Amino acid sequence: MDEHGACGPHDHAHDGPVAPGPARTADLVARAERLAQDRGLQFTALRRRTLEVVAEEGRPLGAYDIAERLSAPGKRVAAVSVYRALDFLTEHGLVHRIASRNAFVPCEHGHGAGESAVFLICRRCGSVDETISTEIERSLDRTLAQAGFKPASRIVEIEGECEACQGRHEASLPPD
Amino acid sequence: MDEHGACGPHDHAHDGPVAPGPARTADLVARAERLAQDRGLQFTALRRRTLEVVAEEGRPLGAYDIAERLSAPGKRVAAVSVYRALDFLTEHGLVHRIASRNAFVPCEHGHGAGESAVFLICRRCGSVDETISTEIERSLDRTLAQAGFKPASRIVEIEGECEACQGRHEASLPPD
DNA sequence: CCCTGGCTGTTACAGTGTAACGATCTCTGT
DNA sequence: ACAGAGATCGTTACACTGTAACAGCCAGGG
Repeated sequence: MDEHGACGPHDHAHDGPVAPGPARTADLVARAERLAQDRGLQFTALRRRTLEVVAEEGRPLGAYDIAERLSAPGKRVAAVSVYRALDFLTEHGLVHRIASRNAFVPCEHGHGAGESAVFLICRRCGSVDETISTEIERSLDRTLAQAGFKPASRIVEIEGECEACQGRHEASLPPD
Repeated sequence: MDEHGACGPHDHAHDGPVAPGPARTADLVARAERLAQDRGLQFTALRRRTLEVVAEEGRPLGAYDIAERLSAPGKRVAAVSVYRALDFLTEHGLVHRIASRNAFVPCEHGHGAGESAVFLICRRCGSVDETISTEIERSLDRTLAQAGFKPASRIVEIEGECEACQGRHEASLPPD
């Protein structure tokens, strides 16, 4: 593996449920271009456009949704092409796959694909917040070591209600 | 399937990568019957047979695989029926769904459906080990509380190599 | 007896993902 | 510039996953 020096000074914190969108998009694309440069990869137009679509959305997008957004009248993009682009992007830590939703979100942090992220998925508004917790990582590592299990990839997805939706919820409904 | 004799006594809470099979099956069915008695639920023949098939396998099974195993020449069981049975079984904590595989495994512990389990999925042999770690749960809870996120269900799935397969592997390949 | 509610069977369909093949493009070495 | 190797992309076809809708069946209660 190689360097991911681009990662900001996060400790485990997070900047909010979902990033601003357009700003984050440019950021991600820039990261992708640097990464392609460094590793001699091809950051093609399709891959860039796929990344842009995912980054703009701020909500998990299915491969077919992405294909639809990439298609124009007369220029159809097939889902299979999107899958290949997504394979590339996930492999290099630019997007994440949300297994419980069969959908994809932009990577909010600079960590690599093998790193452990925690996804908080809101049932109400559908937003996904990606956080990193060294504490969780360490307890996970400890459990894995105890079981003699050698991890390759980790999936931690929590479904529930985000903070904002709880507020909206309480105002209009009686407490449980 | 063969026995995992290589898996000696562990100090933490799991009995081995996968349970013996037939023994665990009877155990699970008994638990289901007690549970149905207590809560006034119908543990029907289809549900019982579905649970048995999943429990026997010791490996995650897709809904269509289960349907195939339940079918006999002249008596086909449709996948949709299996899905309904699986809904019942997961809802009452008798089986778990492995999101990253779209497949189902028997619940190895007596915990409820809302509890947090960690699944160790071996890429090589396909076995799934279910473990519980209060340490992981607590660090997860802490992170969730910090984010103001109210969890409803948790998915923790680690893909990699189980202990037994690492042993088999090292013998034939050079170390990293 | 009828009615209600839950379970199952059946069909149909929407959504997710991959295999295979050929065309196109890029990057090399000559 | 040219040819060859390898990656990318378009296209078709197909397998797998999951749900909606409706009809038949079976048990329990008025």
